[in-house]
Amino acid sequence: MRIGELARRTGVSERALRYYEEQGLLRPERRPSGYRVYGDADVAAVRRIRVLLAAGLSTAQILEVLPCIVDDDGLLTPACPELVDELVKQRDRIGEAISELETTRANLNTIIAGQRS
Amino acid sequence: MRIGELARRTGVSERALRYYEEQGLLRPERRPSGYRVYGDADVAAVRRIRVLLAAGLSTAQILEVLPCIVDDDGLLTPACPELVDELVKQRDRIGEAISELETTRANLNTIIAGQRS
DNA sequence: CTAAACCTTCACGTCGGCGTCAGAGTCAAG
DNA sequence: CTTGACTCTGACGCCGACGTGAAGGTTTAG
Repeated sequence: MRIGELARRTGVSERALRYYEEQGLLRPERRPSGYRVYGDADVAAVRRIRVLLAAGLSTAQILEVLPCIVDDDGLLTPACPELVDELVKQRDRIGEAISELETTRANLNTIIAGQRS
Repeated sequence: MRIGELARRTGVSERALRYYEEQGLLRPERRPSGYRVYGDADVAAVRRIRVLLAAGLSTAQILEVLPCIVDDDGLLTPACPELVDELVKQRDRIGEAISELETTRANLNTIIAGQRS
């Protein structure tokens, strides 16, 4: 299929699909005209990318971890121990971000309440 | 005092102080030479700005709410009801951001565990 | 054959709170 | 007077995942 159909089937914009290729996350074939040609497997590949992006990974990180991911019927499974380490670090970073936001929210509540400590 | 001293007394960079002025958050006097001259009150003003930035407000939002803030000995208190509304909205936005991050973290945990649903 | 879809490669714009030069003027102390 | 610390105004850089044209080829239905 060409880029338009992949975009429709994944709900991801054509621009994003070209961007993923630019970042090395997708490697579609090319027709003589230059048109990108994707296989059915790329639909799942795009899903994997989106899941990892939604997990807060950058495209560079995804590029590293993609070869270590097993797509077991829609369920992503890590196949390398160092990948697990990376994901754990990422999870911890997210945890820190959550803590910061909770602190921020508490500060806001203090201001809203306008009460003395 | 001039900008260097204010920077030292607040721990905020000179660049940031100039930026705050650019955004209308500070209005220091000027010497004929163009040097900015700040008063003692500006130390507290910068503290207010930092607290609000840390609360996730943009400089544009801070510009709106600053006139409504009473600085009661380091404790910020809202003086206008519409400001309270604004702060509540901001708090809710932060709550949503926290929820999203928690979802993200849960997704990551699912991948890390690599277990079937 | 023609026109509408569809596709291509640039390449700049976005958002925000600054960091970081560059080039030049100001001021206080010795 | 001179030196060196201090300050000024631009103005580009950053981070990241794309959005959004522009200008032009390709494919396909009718």
